[in-house]
Amino acid sequence: MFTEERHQLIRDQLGAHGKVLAGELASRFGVSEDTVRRDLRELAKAGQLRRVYGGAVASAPFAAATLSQRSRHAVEEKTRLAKAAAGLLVAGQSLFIDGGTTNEALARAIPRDIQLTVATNSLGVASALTDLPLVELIVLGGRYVPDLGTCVGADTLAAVAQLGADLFFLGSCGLDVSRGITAFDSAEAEVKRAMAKNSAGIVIAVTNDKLATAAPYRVAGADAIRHLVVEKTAPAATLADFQSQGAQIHFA
Amino acid sequence: MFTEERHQLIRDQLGAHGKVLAGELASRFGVSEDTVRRDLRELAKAGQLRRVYGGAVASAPFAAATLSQRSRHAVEEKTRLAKAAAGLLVAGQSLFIDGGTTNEALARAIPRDIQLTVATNSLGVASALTDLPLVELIVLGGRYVPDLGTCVGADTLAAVAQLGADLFFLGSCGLDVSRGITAFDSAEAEVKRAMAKNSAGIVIAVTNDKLATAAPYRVAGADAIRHLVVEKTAPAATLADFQSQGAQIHFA
DNA sequence: GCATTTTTTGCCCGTTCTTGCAAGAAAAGT
DNA sequence: ACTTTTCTTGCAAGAACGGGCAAAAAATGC
Repeated sequence: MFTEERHQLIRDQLGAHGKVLAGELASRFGVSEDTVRRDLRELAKAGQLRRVYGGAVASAPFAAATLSQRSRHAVEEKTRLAKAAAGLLVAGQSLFIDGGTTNEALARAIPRDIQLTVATNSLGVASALTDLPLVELIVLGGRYVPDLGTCVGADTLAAVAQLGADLFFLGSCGLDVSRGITAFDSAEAEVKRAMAKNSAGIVIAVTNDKLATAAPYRVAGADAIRHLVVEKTAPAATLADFQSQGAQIHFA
Repeated sequence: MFTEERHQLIRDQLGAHGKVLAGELASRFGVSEDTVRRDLRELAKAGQLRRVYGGAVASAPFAAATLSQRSRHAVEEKTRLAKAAAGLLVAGQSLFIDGGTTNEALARAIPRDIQLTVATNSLGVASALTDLPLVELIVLGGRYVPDLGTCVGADTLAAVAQLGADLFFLGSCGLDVSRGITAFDSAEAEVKRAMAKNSAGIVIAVTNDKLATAAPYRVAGADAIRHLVVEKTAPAATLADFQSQGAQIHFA
């Protein structure tokens, strides 16, 4: 393989994914990481990418188009929450992950070197997971709801029913001690209920604005929450309530 | 063998593959590598190629077309194919769309103002379709295969079995008049067969390099093809063969 | 037909390019 | 403060390159 070929392939991936990992490129091209780093150095010198620790990202003008999946609202918070939530993962586990921007952040926060089996009905989560080489991904199909970014319906329920998971990362919901976990859509709530039923523990990561709010459709009681990941600024009284229901509190 | 003959063969391969290796050309032509290098030097001087260490690649204006088989030439050509294929759509139809870069291009080429119901097992196609407000999207879940970008397996087959479609846009396949439609993966072939069975007509859009090539796994006979969308430069003889099997030919 | 010239080709050799390895520096994580 | 990972630098082996040279082949002139 020509040096030039590698350069072209690196440019291609940069255009498609916005980032490249040195180690991954090395194994893909069948060369040493040193060679890849040399490639990256040259391309960086030519201004075609920007080097970062561990690889490279698309350079500024190009980056905006590819890397910006910014859900504009509380990006940093959700990334922090996502990293904390990812800390709960153990290699070899199987997971359900449903929709919501926090869960998409979680999918992006999963380290590349952890082996997992993940079933999700969220297209955003699924897309993010396609970058992870060690994750076995199961897509839960069904009728796609644009507003939710997830699949729901009978097909989805049937697919969930065939699976089990160690943890269920439940997203985009309201949380209230008395009303428990609530969803904004009836069909979505059904899917969440099915996932909750077939998983050993529920993990919820929420920003403060979701705490102590209730949505129309009930998913499960507050006592179903195994792990609750919250911001450091979350109101202590509310957390104490959830804790008394059996939830472990984790601060991001 | 004349010098000019070699030059032409080099140009040919450059057009087809985007690159040539000095050593390989030497053994193919039965001459020394020095002679090949001289050839390459001359062609480079004439601007017909760009020399690289170990051989040569197509020169800049042409290179975009060939070197990165997937990306650029692919994009332009496949976009043309996709637009032509999208011309076959009628409002209100229901479709199966499976994987492949051409089908992803198709998904992006679907006009925003046409109402459709689309079922796909390709995450790329699904993502592209989420932008279209009038498309009802059904995601066909299952085990995700990174190399294919699609979901396959029993779950996928079960989901397909419940649906029917007017047209099936079948992608990433080999096409050969005698061997018919062939796929590169066993599980993928199964899904394609199921989709073919449950749809009224098959549409295939292919670049020239897919024509007259066969992959290991057979999907269906050539007579199953209703519409065949090809480049203007596709070999007429091959097209005539498919036409005699009942396929309508459309030029992109 | 024969000699001469021109072109092409293969070989040799010093030079350049690429690559992987090793060792030390720098950065990130704990 | 420590460990781990990644990065840079220098170096050496191997591959590829260009120029020079001579033999072979083809074209040309006589």
